[in-house]
Amino acid sequence: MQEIENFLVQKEIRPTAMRLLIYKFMAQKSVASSLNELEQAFEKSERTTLYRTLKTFEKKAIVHRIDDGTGIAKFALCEDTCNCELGTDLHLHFHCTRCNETQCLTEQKIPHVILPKGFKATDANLVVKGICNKCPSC
Amino acid sequence: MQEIENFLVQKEIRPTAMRLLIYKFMAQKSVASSLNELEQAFEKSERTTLYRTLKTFEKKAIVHRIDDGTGIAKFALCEDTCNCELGTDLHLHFHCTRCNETQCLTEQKIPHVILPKGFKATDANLVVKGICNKCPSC
DNA sequence: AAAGACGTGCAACTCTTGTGCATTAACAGG
DNA sequence: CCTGTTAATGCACAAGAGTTGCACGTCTTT
Repeated sequence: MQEIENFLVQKEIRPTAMRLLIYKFMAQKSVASSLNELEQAFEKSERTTLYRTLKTFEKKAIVHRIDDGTGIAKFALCEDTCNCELGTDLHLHFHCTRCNETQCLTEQKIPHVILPKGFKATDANLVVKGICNKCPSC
Repeated sequence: MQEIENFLVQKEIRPTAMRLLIYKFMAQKSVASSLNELEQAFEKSERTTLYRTLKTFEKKAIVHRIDDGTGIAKFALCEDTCNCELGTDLHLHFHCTRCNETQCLTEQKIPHVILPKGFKATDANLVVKGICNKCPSC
């Protein structure tokens, strides 16, 4: 917990109780969290607080927003060295259609695609859907 | 117009006036359309009708829904031979952050990615963001 | 301790998407 | 051409996620 506090301070984020708890919660999960999940996990807190906390985390680049195609935004912690840059940091996201969880596959970077003349890429998002390694695929 | 009617009938879709117009409208556009755009283009018609028409088209596999990360669903006509299958039909979508248009790059198929053991892919979505060929990139 | 900046909780609102139901239009059979 | 069945349309309404304004509380700085 002390570590998290130090980390937040280092990132210029005030280490309030809520923020510590939210960060800890996300760090312990291996899959991305939606606003709704956090709301359930912290029933005593307000949706708005969670919402703004995530926004702050996102701005300070310690979490990234994931659009997995479900229409519900998910959030996951960034890796230490992440700058969310195309070609280096941007990894693919896997959405399991069985357990409905979304996770980062940080090892799998988004492959380089050759765009037609005149197109210039600055960002990319690759979501693969299917069955994850925790769900029986039979 | 007669061609469109034949096409719809062949796909088991009743060729009502609205459907013909909507199909024609989408065929003339090179970029994907949102529900909102269609609403503006057909002010005399109802949102619900457009919504349900798109849903019908989607079910009959003559349009596909595009999630470009803006949170607003876009729709574009499928190619004749399209089955929306991974590895053959699924192409990438390009979202221009300048003109805010989304288009299909049907030539650019989604590259094959090697997933970790235990993962099984059935679908994928790749959205590249940047500046399109119609916007000045300077 | 006071002042200012920042975080939190509450309420209300927007925008997109979706549903129920009555009405209207399209198609098939006589 | 008329009629009955089926499907499409129009209207009202609702659900859900995301967002903002405002008041209040807490923390930091001096």
